[in-house]
Amino acid sequence: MPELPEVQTVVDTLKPRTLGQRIVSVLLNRSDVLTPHGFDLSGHLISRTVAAIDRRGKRIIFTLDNGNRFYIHLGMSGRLTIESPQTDLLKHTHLILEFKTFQIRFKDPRRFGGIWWLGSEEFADAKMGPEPLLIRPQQLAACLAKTRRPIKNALLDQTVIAGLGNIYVDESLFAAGIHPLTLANDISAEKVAQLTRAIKQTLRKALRHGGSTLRDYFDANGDAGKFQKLHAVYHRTAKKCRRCDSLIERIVLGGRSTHFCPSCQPH
DNA sequence: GTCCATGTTCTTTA
DNA sequence: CTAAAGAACATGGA
Repeated sequence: MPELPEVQTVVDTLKPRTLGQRIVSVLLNRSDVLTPHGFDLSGHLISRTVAAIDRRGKRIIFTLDNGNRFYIHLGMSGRLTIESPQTDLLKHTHLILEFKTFQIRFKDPRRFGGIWWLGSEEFADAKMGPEPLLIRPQQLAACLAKTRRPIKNALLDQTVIAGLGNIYVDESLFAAGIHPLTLANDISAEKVAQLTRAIKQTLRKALRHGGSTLRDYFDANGDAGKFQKLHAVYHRTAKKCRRCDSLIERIVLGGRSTHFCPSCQPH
């Protein structure tokens, strides 16, 4: 759901309103969405200004003027929006960051997302794979050579590459002409290079269209993405392939629905 | 009422 | 021991 293009779009739409602004008050409606549990979040946020907002994988990292950091993960159904203080509070609004003239609200019905306080320590991303938009083909090849899982499962693993989810793995594999069941360590160097290009092209195109809105995703201004209209395979089961006349197929891999064109992505 | 959607973590299996 | 597969989580919509 929110994957790299959606998370980046949220960051891009948050920044113009938020950077340099001072946090006036903090309301945490559910303490269990915060890690570490029981941490005095408002005590550390009030009167601080937001110095930077960045993305790493699917995480939205806030840096304060004193160097402290925290990040928000949108999980499956999380939304971060800029709201007027007068706007009615929606159900499942877990956190409100109040600024002088507006609020940032974090709403997440399914609560797979949350807020993680990092403090001043070096960002703990040791377990995260490289950024898809920066990854080099040899880097991806080295990682894939070490695992015998189907490529679909490997690309969903955030320690292999950080930021892809179910939509963009399916779309990238289609763009690269690779069947999702292909074993990761069976893919030639040439094909991995093609896959690297396909991932970058797919993500950049999705970014240009503000990400994909299936149901829950909206950017910080409340606007939906448009890339779902251009999906080649995701959620297009039994529809005609856009490149040939075959019908898109759906299988389940790693407990996730997986869509592909049997002709364009031969096994 | 049942089933399905999915990102991540935890548990079980091989 | 490690790698991989599977279950669990939570809620709303079909």
